[in-house]
Amino acid sequence: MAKATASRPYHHGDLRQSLIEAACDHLLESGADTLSLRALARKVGVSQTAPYRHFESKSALFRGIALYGFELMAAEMALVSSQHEDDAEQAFIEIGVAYVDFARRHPEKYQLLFDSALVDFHESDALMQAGTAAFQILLDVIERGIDQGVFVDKPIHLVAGAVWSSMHGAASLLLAKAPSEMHRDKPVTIVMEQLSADPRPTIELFLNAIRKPC
Amino acid sequence: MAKATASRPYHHGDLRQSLIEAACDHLLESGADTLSLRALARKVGVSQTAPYRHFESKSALFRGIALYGFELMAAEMALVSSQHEDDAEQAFIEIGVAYVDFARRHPEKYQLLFDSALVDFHESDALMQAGTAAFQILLDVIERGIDQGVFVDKPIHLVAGAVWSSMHGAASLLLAKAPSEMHRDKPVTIVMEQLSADPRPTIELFLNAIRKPC
DNA sequence: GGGTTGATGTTAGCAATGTCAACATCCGCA
DNA sequence: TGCGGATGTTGACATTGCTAACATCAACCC
Repeated sequence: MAKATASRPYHHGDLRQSLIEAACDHLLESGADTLSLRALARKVGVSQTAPYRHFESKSALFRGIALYGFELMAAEMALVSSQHEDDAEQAFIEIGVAYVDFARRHPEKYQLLFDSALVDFHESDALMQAGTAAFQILLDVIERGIDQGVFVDKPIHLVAGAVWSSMHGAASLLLAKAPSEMHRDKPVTIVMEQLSADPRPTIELFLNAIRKPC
Repeated sequence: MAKATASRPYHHGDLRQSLIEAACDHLLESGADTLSLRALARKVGVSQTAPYRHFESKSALFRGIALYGFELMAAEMALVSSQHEDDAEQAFIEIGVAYVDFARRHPEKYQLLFDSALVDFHESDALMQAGTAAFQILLDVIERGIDQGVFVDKPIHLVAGAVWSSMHGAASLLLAKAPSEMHRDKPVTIVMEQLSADPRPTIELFLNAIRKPC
């Protein structure tokens, strides 16, 4: 009584990545609270406990997705940063746009990155390192701007913290689901829609915060 | 075979609020993923299904806590706002401090407020309204500042969105658990510690973003 | 080749959970 | 007094996370 179907081989071949992708699909469509390892396994076509060969627990799967997400995001940020090496202000704006854009294109991954209810960073050094690497890109741009004399001359960690806060806040606001008809003209809705339609003006305001006073 | 102990009455008397408080305790100590209605019921001393007389589901309990949190937060913001009616800049800073402070003193509630994985706003109009009310306090201060000529003369929703983003980002950064020893001198850690030690400089930077240029 | 070993996958099963249905108790009000 | 609705209880079911024991397969050594 070996294989259920003659076609499916005993080994899946790429279970780990398949699980990550199936999980992302589910997060996108239904949310984290309804995600179950067993259902994932069924969808991918393996037994209920096969996932445990790749993720020691459900939260380990979440950490795996978060790590994947961080790598994607850092790569995109690094790319745009390198395209504006000589202009810190422009680099700042483009990184902001890339950041917010990543959140919009991969909401389920972004959410995992900063939703401490789902992922505990400090349980995975790899995750912590990936996060640090992404943050470093922002730090570098700010340092460049201070060196070039276009950003305020305050402690870099203070400036970077404020900037990071702002961008994270913008991205996370953006991810709040679209309000219902009932709230179409409420301020919250308007703010979110403006941000969603074009994040640039908002990011330019952030830039104001750190621009050297005239 | 009625009561388990002679002392405990059949009716609890204040189950709803007790559940909310027990849930907050648990969230604070252990996190959302390990919270179970049954365990909560045990801790409070009622049967496993008694909570369903007050919350139709687990997520309804989360929404209940979020609502409670919003009301607390809005009250605190409104208080400090009213204490600086004639000085929009100062009011802005104090609201920011109050906001971040609330997040620090009630991390488990704050997390629920903005963690869309746990709470879906649009399932509860009361929740949506409470959120709108809190946001309105911020809007009012910004409007006051624009009227007084101390804030940039840009669309209020743009400014408010940027400000809200920033504060939310700062608060949510603050809530990330303290990094382990291993990362003590990493930039992420430094930023978080500065923010935690004194959020004022960061909030003043946010103020820069919206202050009318000289 | 034949055999061993480790990675991967499977089946069986346990304790715990969310939630429903049916029943019990009690408070307030007609 | 008695009755209805609010609150609490017991019992049950399907589902879940996870463990233990076992099966399959690929890669490597002799």
